[in-house]
Amino acid sequence: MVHLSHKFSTIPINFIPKQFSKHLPQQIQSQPTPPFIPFSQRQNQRSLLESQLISALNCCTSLTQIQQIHARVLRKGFEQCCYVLTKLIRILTKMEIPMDSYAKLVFNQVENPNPFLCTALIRGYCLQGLVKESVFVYSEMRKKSVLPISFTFSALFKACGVVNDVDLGRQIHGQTILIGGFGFDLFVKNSLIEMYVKLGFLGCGRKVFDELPERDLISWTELIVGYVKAGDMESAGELFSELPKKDMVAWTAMVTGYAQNAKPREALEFFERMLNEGVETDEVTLVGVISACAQLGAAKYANWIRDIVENLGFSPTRCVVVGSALIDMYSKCGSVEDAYKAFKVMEEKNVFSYSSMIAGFAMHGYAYAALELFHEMVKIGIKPNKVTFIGVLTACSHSRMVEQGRQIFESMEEKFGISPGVDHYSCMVDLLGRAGCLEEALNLAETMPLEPNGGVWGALLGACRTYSNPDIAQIAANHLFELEPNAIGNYILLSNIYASAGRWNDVLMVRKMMREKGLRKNPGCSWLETKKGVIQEFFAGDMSHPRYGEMKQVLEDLLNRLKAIGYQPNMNSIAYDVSDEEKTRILITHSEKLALAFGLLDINADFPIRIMKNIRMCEDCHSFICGVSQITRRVIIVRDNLRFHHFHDGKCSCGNFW
DNA sequence: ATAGGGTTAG
Repeated sequence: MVHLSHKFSTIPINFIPKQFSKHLPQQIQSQPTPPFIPFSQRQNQRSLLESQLISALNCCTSLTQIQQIHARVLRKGFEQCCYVLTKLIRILTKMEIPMDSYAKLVFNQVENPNPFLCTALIRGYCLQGLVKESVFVYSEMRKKSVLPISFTFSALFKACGVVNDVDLGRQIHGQTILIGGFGFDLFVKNSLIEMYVKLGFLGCGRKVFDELPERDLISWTELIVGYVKAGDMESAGELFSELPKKDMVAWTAMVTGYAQNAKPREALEFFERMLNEGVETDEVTLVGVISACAQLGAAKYANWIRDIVENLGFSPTRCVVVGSALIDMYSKCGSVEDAYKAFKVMEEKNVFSYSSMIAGFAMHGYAYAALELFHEMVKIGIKPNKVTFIGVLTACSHSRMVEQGRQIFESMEEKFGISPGVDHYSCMVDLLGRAGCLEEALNLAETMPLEPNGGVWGALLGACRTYSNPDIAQIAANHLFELEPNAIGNYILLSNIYASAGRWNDVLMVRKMMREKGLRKNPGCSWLETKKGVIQEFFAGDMSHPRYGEMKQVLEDLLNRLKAIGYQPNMNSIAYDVSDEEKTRILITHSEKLALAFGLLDINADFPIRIMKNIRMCEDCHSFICGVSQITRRVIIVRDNLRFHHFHDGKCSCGNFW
């Protein structure tokens, strides 16, 4: 083995491969290698040292180590060596060590910086949000006549994207045209498109794209994503279909795009097309698909994606993003147990995983679990963000935990340095309102330091419905009619509040407002998945279902049995001034009751009946289903527009508070 | 070297 290393060391340094030797001047070729060349030996030593320094830098894990090596760099006379210095900057960048002054120091010592060193600095500063420094380096570089490379511009455009400075971007864009050769550099152009798209100047991005003599997949994908982010899926789809050769990233951009733009069915459709065309998928694709399934909220899709994840051999425990997406999906598909299982097995958990899980618990009414998890994440050092607090506060709000909620709200700024946003205030108004402190909730809405939005007044209006307070409702509704004049739900809520207070004239007035605006009531709709796996829809008051006769029989039967144990239809849930008899008839054809009847007929007794609903459940349906879960001993899970109700044994997981 | 990813209130 010693022999082998000996063999390597005898390869002459000045060895010139044969195919190149003919290009060399004759003299050099014919000159015999002198037995000793002090200079080249020194060179040799120097390059040895250089590579030692480089590999030492590669092994660095802390700033101290880097500083030690830097000292060595200076000691050995490498303070002008761009190669080593570039490496140093890149390591600092990679390790996210703030280089506000450190890198500048390095830069100032170098007399003849090369483009790579300058570019590494620009990029490093940019990634640390020090865009001014990036631009400074660029101007220094122009002053010293260092010619930029493509990557210089790319880094600069990225920097402009970071600080939202389109003017600067435009300026530099101009320079790419002036400074030789970059006007047509595809890499530079792609970075430019990315910048414009990121800053919302989609038209400029498009112009750059259209003027390109040739484009690559990356230019196309960037623009597609631009349209996706702008919510224009039609243009995105058009571009995508024109794309001559599509790869996984482009496909994924479309799948994710549909998911992000609330078109989950299209997302799944694209995903299936993608599979059919034999395009590879990876975890990024899956995240988009999982998110689409979450939006559909059907257990069927949760199971479907579970199989896909398993068949593709992805381990959701490994990838924190996939795991977090799964937590959200399982929660939204009604199985907080599965969500927690997914959470439990994740190897790495971050603020997303915790926030999703907390929101999942909150959604299902497990406030204590949500709070416990919150404290756990704080304890193990994961810093909550503003989304986390939304979850925690909703959890408190849905469980009447006013004091805990208040404390957490106050701790946001004090302990975690997150100043509450409008949405947090709306959680607080909700928390107070649900607990019946309407005056205090109103006061908070009126005195909060931020401009209250629809969420704030909407929460208050909702609380007024729960506690039948038409006066405060009127205040909240007036704000809402201004902020969201076309949101039908607000008019309906207000009219219901007036109705339950018997203020029928006011009801008529609200109706008139709705008519004048041309707003029509959103019909109540529920759906469930049948035994055969078909989604069946039920509309309130709809008697045209083929099995309506049987369903009606079931409901009447249930009604009688429930009345026998003390249930009374809740007439307050009907906002029409009609006879009690008529109210009872309307109540019994609410869509969730129809779905429930169908579910009892169709679904085997061992399985829960899962119903989804487009609007909030009324009081009457809630107590009716509570009763049904008791007398039939069935588990019934209803998802309304914002949360889940698990009915079991006469009780609901929301504790009659939602 | 450049393109695609998860959590949010009434």
